[in-house]
Amino acid sequence: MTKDGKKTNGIVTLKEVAAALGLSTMTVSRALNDRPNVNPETKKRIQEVATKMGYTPNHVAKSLVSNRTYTIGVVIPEIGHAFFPEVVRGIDEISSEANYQIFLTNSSEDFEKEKRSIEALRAKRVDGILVSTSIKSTDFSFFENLKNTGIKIVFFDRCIYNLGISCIGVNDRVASRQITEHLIKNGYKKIAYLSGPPEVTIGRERLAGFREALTNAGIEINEDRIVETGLTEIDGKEAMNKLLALPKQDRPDAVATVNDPSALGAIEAIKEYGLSIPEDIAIVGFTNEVRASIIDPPLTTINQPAYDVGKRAAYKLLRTIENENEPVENVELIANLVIRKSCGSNS
Amino acid sequence: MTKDGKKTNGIVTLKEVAAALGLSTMTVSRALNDRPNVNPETKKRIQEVATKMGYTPNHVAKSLVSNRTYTIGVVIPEIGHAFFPEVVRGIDEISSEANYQIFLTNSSEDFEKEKRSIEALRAKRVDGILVSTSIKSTDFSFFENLKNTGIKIVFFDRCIYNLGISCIGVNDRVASRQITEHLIKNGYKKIAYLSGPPEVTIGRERLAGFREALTNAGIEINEDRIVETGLTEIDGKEAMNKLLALPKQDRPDAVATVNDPSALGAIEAIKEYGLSIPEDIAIVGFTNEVRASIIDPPLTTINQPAYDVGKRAAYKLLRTIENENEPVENVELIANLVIRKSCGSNS
DNA sequence: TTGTACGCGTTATCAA
DNA sequence: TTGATAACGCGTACAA
Repeated sequence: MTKDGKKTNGIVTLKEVAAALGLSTMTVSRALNDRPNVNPETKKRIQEVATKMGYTPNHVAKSLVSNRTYTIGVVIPEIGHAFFPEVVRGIDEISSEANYQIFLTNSSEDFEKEKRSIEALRAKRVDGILVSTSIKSTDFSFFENLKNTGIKIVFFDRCIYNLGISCIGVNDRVASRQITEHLIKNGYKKIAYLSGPPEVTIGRERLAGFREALTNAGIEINEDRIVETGLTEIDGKEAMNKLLALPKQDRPDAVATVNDPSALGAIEAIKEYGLSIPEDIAIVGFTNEVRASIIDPPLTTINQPAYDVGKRAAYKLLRTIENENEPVENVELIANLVIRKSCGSNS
Repeated sequence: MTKDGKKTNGIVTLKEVAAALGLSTMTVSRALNDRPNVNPETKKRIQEVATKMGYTPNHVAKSLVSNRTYTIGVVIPEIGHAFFPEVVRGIDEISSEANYQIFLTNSSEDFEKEKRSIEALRAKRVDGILVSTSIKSTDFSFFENLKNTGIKIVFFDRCIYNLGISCIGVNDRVASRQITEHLIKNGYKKIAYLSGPPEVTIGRERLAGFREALTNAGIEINEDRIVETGLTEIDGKEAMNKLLALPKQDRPDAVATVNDPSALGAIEAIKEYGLSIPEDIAIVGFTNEVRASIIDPPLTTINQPAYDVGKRAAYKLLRTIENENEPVENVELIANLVIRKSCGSNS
C-alpha cells in the first residue's frame, strides 16, 4: 500500500471494481459469475467495467472459501523415460478440458523426493494426486497414511495394491507371457530374462508372465538366465553383459526384457560383443517407445498405450474427486504385441 | 460442518491444534514456523501434538496473505517432442530445490489453448510463467499485455523478442551455420533446407544460419531447394518427397533440416525412394534427440542442451520473481555439432 | 512469552 | 434486486 491506501500491486480486486461502480462486492461477484438475481443492465455495466479494469478472479481466495483448488498433482518417477511424457500428454488432455491444472513433479526414482513432493502438493491443497511410484517406494504405510488424510489418489502404471486405491495400468502379466510365448513359438529354448526391480509392480508382474509362458510350454526355468536389473539402458547393458559372460553352452538364444530401454541397452551389449540379432540372440522389449521401431534391427515389443493410460488415470481421478461414492477400480488396458525383426519373426 | 460445529472435512487447521492444546493460534503458528519468542517446552509440545494430529500448513491461506504462491507455470508447445521433457526435467530440478511447484500445460501448438492456459495460470496467481511459444503464437500483443499485468515471464527455446522479456535459448543461427558449413566442407554443393515455420524464432534463426553458410562459401542459394515445413516427422517426410520429385539434375546432394524429427521423416522418405544415405543424399538434423544416435545411419546433428535450457530458464525466472531489479537478458547456450555418419563424415 | 485484532479476496447467508 | 456480515486459514502488528 501507498500512504493514501491505494494498492501498488497492479492486480485488480472485486472490491476495486465494486468501488468504481458504486456497488457492493456481492453484486459484482454475482454478475461476474453469472448468478441469478442481478439486474440485467447492472450486470452488463459490471462486466464492461470489470473487463476494462482488467479484473481476473483470484482463485487463491476462491479456493480458500470453497476448499477446492481445481488442481491435481502428478507424481512421476522419471520424465526422461519416453513412456511418461506420453502419459502426461493424456493427463493434460483430460484435465485441461475439465479446467483443472496439473502440478508436475519428477521424483527421479527417489522415494524421499517423492515424499517431499507429495507433502508439498498436500500443502498446496490439490484436489487429488496421480502417482506412479518410484522404484524405491516400498514404504506402503506412507501411501496408506496419505490416503487416510482424505486426499484422493489414483495410481497409474506402477501401483501399490490392497490399499483401496484405484490403479490404471496395462495387462503386464498377460502381455509379458504373450511376448515370451512368441519367442517360444519361434523355436527359442534358452530364453533369458532381464527382470526389473521387484519393488515395482511392473517388475513383478512382467517376470511372472515370463515364468508362466515357460512353465506352460514345459520349459524348465534356468534361474541363472534371470538377471535382475534396473529400468535404464545402462542397466540393461550391464545385465546383458553378465549373460554374455556365461559359459557358451549356457548362453541364451533369446532375451526378453522388462522394458524397451533395457532392451536397447542389451542390444548395444550384444552388438559390441560381436553377435548378431536375431541370428545369434533374439531380443524383445516392452513399452514400444519411440526408438523401438527405428533401432537396428527393429524391436519386437509390447505396445503400452501410454496416452490412454494418462487419459484414463486422469478421468478416474476427476471422477473420484467429484463423486463421493466412486468405486475403487483396477483397470488393465490392453497392451498388445508388436512384431518386428529382433525376435526372428518375419510375420 | 455438522450441527455441533465440528468439521467433517478431515483437514486439521492451526485453530484446531491450538484448541487441542489450550493455546492461541499465534503461539502455535510461531512454534511451527520456528519463530523466536516461544517457550522451548511449549514449542516441543506443540510440535508433537501438531504431528500427531496430522497438521499440514495450508498454503492456500498463506498465499492469500502473502501474495506469493511459490508456484510457476510452464507452457510448452508439445510434450511429445523429445526435446521438451528434458527441458521440463531441468525446470523441475531447479524449482523443486527452491520449493516451487510447477504447473505444466501443453498447448499442442495451439495458440488458443496456450492463451487459455495462461489465463488459468494467472487466475491461480502463479508467481511467474515460463513460455515456449506455440507455432501460431503470432499475436505479440497478447504477451505484451500479459507482461503489463505485472506477471513475471521468461521465454525459452521459442522466444519473442523486443518485448522486454528474457529469453533462454541456444545459438541457433551460429549452430545452423556451422552444421551447414560442415556439409560444405564435406564437398556437398546442392544443399537443400527443410525450413521450420517462420512464425517461431527457431524457424527464422536456423534458416538464417543456413543462408549465411552458403553465402559465405560463395554458393548460390537455390530457393527451390528451401522447403518450408512443420516440425514433425510427417512434415519432414512430406517436404523431402517434394525435393525428391525435383528433376534429377536439381535434386540436392545434401539436406539440412530445422530439427531432428523432420530429419527422421526425411530419412524415411529417402529410404523409401530407394536412395542411400549419405552416398546419394547426406542429411543433418538439429536437436540431438534420443533417436539421433540410433537411427541408421546415425544422424549428424546439433546437440541442444535441453536440460540446461530448462535449468537456466527456471533459474532466471526465480531470480526475476525474487529480485525487483533483475535485468532482462537474452541467453544463448552453446549448441555444438555432433558428427555421425549421415553427413558423409567419418571424423 | 503469549494473546487479540485485523486483513488477504472471495462467497454463503441472511437482511433490506 | 441489492447489500452487510461473517467465514475460509493464516500471519502481521500490536497489546498484555
